[in-house]
This record gives sequence, structure tokens and C-alpha cells, in this order.
Amino acid sequence: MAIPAFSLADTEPPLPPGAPSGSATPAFSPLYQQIKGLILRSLQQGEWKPGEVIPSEFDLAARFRVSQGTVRKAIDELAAENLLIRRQGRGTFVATHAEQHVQYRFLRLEPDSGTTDSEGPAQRDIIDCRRLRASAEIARALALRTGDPVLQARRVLTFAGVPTICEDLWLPGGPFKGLTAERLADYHGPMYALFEAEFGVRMVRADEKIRAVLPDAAQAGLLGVTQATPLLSVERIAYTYNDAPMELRRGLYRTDTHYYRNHLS
Amino acid sequence: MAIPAFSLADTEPPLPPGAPSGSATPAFSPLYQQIKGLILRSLQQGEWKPGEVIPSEFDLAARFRVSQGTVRKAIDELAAENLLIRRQGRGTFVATHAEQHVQYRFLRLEPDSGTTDSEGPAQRDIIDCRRLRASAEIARALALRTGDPVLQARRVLTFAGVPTICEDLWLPGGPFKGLTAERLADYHGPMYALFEAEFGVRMVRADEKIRAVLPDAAQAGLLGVTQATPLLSVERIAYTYNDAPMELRRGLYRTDTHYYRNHLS
DNA sequence: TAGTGGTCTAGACCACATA
DNA sequence: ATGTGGTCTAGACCACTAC
Repeated sequence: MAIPAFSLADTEPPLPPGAPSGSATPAFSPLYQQIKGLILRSLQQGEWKPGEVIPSEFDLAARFRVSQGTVRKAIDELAAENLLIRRQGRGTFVATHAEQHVQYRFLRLEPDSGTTDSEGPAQRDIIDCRRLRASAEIARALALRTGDPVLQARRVLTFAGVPTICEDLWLPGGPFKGLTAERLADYHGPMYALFEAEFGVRMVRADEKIRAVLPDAAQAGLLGVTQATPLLSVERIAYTYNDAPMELRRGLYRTDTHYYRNHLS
Repeated sequence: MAIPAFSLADTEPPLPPGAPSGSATPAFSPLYQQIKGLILRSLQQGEWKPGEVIPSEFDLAARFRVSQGTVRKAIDELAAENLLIRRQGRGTFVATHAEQHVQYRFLRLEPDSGTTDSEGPAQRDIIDCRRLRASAEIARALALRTGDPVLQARRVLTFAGVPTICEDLWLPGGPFKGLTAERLADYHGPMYALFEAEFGVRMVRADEKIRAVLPDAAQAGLLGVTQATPLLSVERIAYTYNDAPMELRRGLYRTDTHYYRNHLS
């Protein structure tokens, strides 16, 4: 008799233990899905911060009044979605963009040969950073209202001495209050790690739309190419927990020295 | 005491049952991984063909002399890799590219708005199809030797009346002996479904390298664009079981009416 | 009604990391 | 030595599908 759609206090059991799942309710939700939702809520509310350990499976099982195996299945799914990271013998950790190992997790551009980029761009120049009001298009992408305050920035990433990426990004003004060009420029590491550390915003997934385009004069100048050079246009919407869009990013990638890698399965 | 690296007859147990995993061998492989390997081998050898049901978890457990839960975990992973498909109440099936539901699984091009493409291209024209000997480059991609026989084809895909994709593909001559332009042209459905049905070659994953390029005169003509029109270059290597490369494909996509979709997580 | 996959539990033991 | 996640088992019951 699993509960279909209740809201539960943490320390209250989702249902009397000992009684497995089931019931003929129209919207049936397995116990482990409910546990997954509770863990997700704790992640959203910042009970456990990026990089920290969460309680052991045994502790969580006691807290939620379910078996350890049920907690395990909930964590399995969260780990598959890259929200948690399991480390045998050490514990389960909240995923972070600051990890040395998975830095630039959303960057799919790779050098043509010789892995000379050694994990990340050598140089990041903030060209512009300003506050403005959302156009209808930007507002739609960020689930805001037209005219809401947004922050816009433009930057250029340079690999091995070659300016390779020129990107514009838009962030909702509310969650990112206090972000300035200086802070962007001073931070060494992935931008998403800065968002986590300074603004408590963790990007968990993103959708991209990719096209081939020609640059305008300004973009061509920043990348050091002619306006006849075809470039990869990558429009990304990045989401935090709960599928809330938190960033719109429009990048132009040079693909004469790099390529965009994708894996299909 | 799980076996680290033996080769096992199907009906022989991976190890005496009742004894869980473990041992301090340098290369330790969990039981369910060994079972996964055995199932994989049956898939490769065609014991169960695309679209067919495989034996129930209970039957497989008896055959391999392990518990149903261990078989379940092995199947879980194979299902996550899209090699098997579970259907509650019906059984577990071998995945196929011929399924109505997952047709064109590797095609990531989507129309800008209004889902007018109704699942797949309206028209597929075979421009060319010939046998030749592999260049060094083609041979490397297909894990062949330079000079080995390969089959090359070129085709154009048209969506909503607009020629949108022009692609060249290379196939190893051996596995695809007997493939002709006529057979390619006559087959209605995804090309990978034809490969399954006629040649027993099932593509299970693929890697793509994406760039922005300009077309040559022939390509521009086939797509009805000028040579100054930037196009998406998509180079794909598709693999069958065992990570064996079975196709090299080089596509040019028009991205004025479509975009290449990608999901990052 | 029977058979399939899906969920849940409980307990045992192993592998790994840390102290 | 302790605690963590990882594997394996056995058994119960539920949900779905087909007959």
C-alpha cells in the first residue's frame, strides 16, 4: 500500500513498514520513487551541499522507515542522473561541478588530435556583463516574464592560444543578484562551480540545439576569423533541480581545430 | 568466490551456487557481470533475434544456476544500454531498429517548429552505390586493412519537400555481401532495420563528431543550396556488439529548417 | 488463471576506505 | 577494527498481459 501522492514529513514513514507496495490506485508510485522524491527535496533545500556526504543508506532507511534495499534503489536512480556520486567504502556524495574529475562536464568540444587542452580553456576573457530586462524570447527560455531583470554576459574562451568559443549567456536576475564582471573574471574554474559556491544554484542537466551558422562582424572579430567561416552555433538551456531553467547560453564554436563530440546509444 | 575470467558453458554454473561473490583475486568480476556477458554472447550469436522475447528471468536463473535477482541485475544493465527492452507482464525483448516506436533512434535532427516530419524522412534517394577498396582512412575507421573491400553509398533525405541531409556511408564488404543500390532503394524503413533483417548486423551504439563546414559543388547541388551556406558535418562511426565498428557515415545537414538536438546530463 | 516483470524486505557476506 | 557501499540470495506480494 504505497502512498500515491502525499506530502510527507521526513521522519514520518511513507507508510506503515512491513507492508510492501501495491494498491489499485490510479496513480501508483513505488516506495523507492517516493524516497527518491524526499532525497531530492533535501538536495534542493540544501540540507546536503555539493561535495558533501549524505547519510549512509542504513541511516536513510531508518529515517524514512523503509528497508536499506529500497533506499539503495532510490539512490541508484539519482546516481544514474548524476545528482549523487557513490564511492565504495567512503559514502555517497552530492555531485558538484567543482570536482577536478568531472570539470566542464557540459563542454563537448574536443581538440582534433593530441589532447593538448589539458582539461579546460587556458584563458577566459569576459567581454561584457550587464543587467537588462528580458526580451520576450529570453523570458520564454528562462520561464520569466517579459521585462524581468536578467544578467547578460559575453566571453571568449581560448585554447592553446586560439580563441575558439565566443558565448553569450543570460541568467535570471533574482537568483544571481550580486554577480558582476569582476567576479566572473576573478574566478578560476568552471562557471557552474562558481554558481554553486556563490549562489547556491546547481545545474543538473541541459538541452542543446546545434546549427551551422556564419558569425556577425563582432563575433568574427572576437574569434579572429572571417565572416565567411562556418561556425557551430550551440544554444543551451541549463536546468537546476525541478526542471527549472536557470541559464540560456548561445555559443559559437570554431570547428577547424576542435569538434563537438556526441555519443549515441 | 566468483570466477574472475573463465569461459563457461551455458548450462554449467558460473560457480557452485549458494556461495556468494568475493575472493581476493586481482581481477574481480561480480556474478551478475558474468551473467551479463553470457547473455551478451547469446545475443551476438543470434540465439535470440531482434524483436524476439528472451527466456524469463526465472528460466535464465535456472539455466545459469544463479538467483533470479542476479539475472535481473544483469538484464537491468543490458536494458539501460538499450540492448534489451523490458515489458511488464509480457517479457524481455531483444531491441530492434525496426520498432515503430524507436525508429530512427540515432537521428538527432529535428524540425524547427511544428513536428511536421511525422517520424522519419518522406523521401530517400540513393544517389550512388559502389564497391571499392578501403583507403587508409576508411580502413582505420572500420578496423579493416587498407585495400579491403568496402561498399560506399550516397543518399539524400528529404523532409517536407526540402532536401535536408546528404550523406555518404561506408560498410565493410564482408558482412554486407550482396547489398545493392536496388535493395537500399526498395526498403521502406530505417536503414539499420534493413541491416538487421538482411545481414544480421545490429548497430547498438555510435559516436559522432560534429563540425560546421561549407559544401563542395556536388553536395550543394544535391541539397539545393549555395556553396556559401554553412552546413552541419556529422561524422558517425556505428558499432555492433563487442564494440566492432560496422559503419562509417558522413552526413551534411541543412540547419536552416532543422536543428541537431542534444541532451546533457 | 497463469505467467511475466516490478517492488519490497531481511539477512549474509565481500570489497574498499579510513582510522 | 569499523563503517561504507557492492553483491547475492530467498521469499513474498503486486501490477500487467495474455489466454
